[in-house]
Amino acid sequence: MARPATKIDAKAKLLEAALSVIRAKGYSATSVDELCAAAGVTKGAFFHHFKGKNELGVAAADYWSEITGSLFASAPYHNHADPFDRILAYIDFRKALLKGGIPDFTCLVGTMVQETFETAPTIRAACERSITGHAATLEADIEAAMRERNMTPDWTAKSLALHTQAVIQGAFILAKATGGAEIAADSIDHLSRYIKLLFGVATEPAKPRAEGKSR
Amino acid sequence: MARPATKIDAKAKLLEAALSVIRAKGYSATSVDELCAAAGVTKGAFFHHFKGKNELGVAAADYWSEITGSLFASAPYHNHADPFDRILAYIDFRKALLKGGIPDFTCLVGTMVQETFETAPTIRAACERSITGHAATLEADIEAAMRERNMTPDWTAKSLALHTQAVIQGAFILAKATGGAEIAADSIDHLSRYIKLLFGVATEPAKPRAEGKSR
DNA sequence: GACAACATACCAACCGGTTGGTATGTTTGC
DNA sequence: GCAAACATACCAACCGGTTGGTATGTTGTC
Repeated sequence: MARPATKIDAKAKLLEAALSVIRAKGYSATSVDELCAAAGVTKGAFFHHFKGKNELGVAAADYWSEITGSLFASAPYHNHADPFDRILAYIDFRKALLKGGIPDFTCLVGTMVQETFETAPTIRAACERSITGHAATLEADIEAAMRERNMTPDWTAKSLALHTQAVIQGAFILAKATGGAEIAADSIDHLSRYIKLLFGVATEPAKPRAEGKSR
Repeated sequence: MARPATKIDAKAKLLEAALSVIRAKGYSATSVDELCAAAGVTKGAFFHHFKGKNELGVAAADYWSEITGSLFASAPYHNHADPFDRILAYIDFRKALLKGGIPDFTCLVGTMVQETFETAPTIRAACERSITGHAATLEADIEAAMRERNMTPDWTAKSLALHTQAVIQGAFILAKATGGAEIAADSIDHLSRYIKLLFGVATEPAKPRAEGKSR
C-alpha cells in the first residue's frame, strides 16, 4: 500500500492547481510560487516532484489528456448505434460543456501551446499528443460513418476529426475575446451543420433560390 | 517641417517589435527589456510612449488591426463581382497566407487574448475589437450573397463571419501544436467546403450512398 | 537506518517600473 | 525677432519585488 493516505499527494494537488491556474492566467504568467500556494504545498514539494517549471507543464498536459480522456470515454454519446449519430452527439456534448466561467470550459493544452510552441518543445509535443490523441478517438467514428455510406470524398476522416478540434479551439478564442460563450456555441452549431451537410443530411428549413439568379 | 526625420520613431519601432516578439513568445513571456532590445531603443523611451506593459499590449493590438485592416482592404479578393465569389476568394487568400514560419502567419490578437482575457480587460477588449472588426468586413459579403439567393437560413451572416474566424484561429492552434501549417490548410479547406455546401454549390466528386443504408 | 516525501531558508537573475537628466523642438510675451 | 517658458523625445542608472531554482533540513514509513 505504502501510500501515506493521510494526504492526497502534493503532486496530484499541484497538477490539479495547474489546470485551473494556467487555464485562467496562461502558462508564462503562472509562477511556481503561485502554483504552490494554490495547491497548498511548499516550493520544496514542487521541486521534489518536478525538475522545473517546464516539466510541470508537460505533466499538466499529460494529466489533462488523462482527465479529458476518461471524461469523453465515459460520455453518453458513445451509446448511439450509428457512428454518424455518435459524431453528432459528440459535437452536442462539446457544446453542452460550454457552461460556467470561461476558464472552466476552455482547453488547457490549447492555451499552453500558444505560449510555448517556440520556446518549450517538450510542452508543445505534449499538447500535440493531447489534441491529436483526442481527435483520433473521433476519427474512428468518422471513418465508420464514411464506410457505411460508401463515401469517397476529397477529404479524409483524419482531417475532418482535426477540423472539429480546430473549430472548438477557435470557438474558445472567440469566447475569450468576447467574454462569453454565445459565439462559441454558434460556431459549434456551424460545425454540426457542416458535418450534416457533408454526410448528406438535410438540416435547413432551407428555401434555397426562390426567384431567378442561378449561379 | 519639424519631423526629426533622422529616426523612424521609437514608438513605431516598439510596435513593430511587439508584433514579431509577442507572436513568437506570447505576451507574458515577452519582457519590456526584450522588446526594447528588439526595437533598438531604451527602456526610457518605452515608458515615455507607454504608461506600462499593458498599454503597449493595447497599442499593439490596435496597430495589428491597422496593419491587417489595410492588408485585407487592398487584397485582390474584393475584385470579384459576385459577393459569394468574394467570400471564397477571401478564404483562399487566408489559406495562401499560411507561408513561412509559424510566428509569421499566426494572429497577434488571437495569441494575446488567450493570455490576457482574465487579467487585462483593456487588452481583451482591444483583441475583441480586432477580431470582430475584421469579421464585420466579411459579414457584408455574406449578407449580400444570402440576399442574392433569397436565403432564409437558421444561421446569421454575423455568426458565419465569426465562424470563419474561429476556424482560422483554431487552425493556427493546430499549426502551433503540430509544428507545421499542413493541418491548418486542411481545416481552411473544410471551411471553404462548408460555405460552398451552405450556399448550395456542389463540390465533391461525391458518390454519396451507393448501396442500401438509407438513414 | 534508509529513503521518499515533504518543509524552510535562501539566492542570483530578472522583472516592470521610476528616477534624474539631456537634447531638441515649439509656443508665447514683449 | 528673440528669448524665456514650456513640451516632446529620449537615455542610462537604478529600485524593490518576484522569478525559477537550490541547498539543507525534518518527518514519517518500511
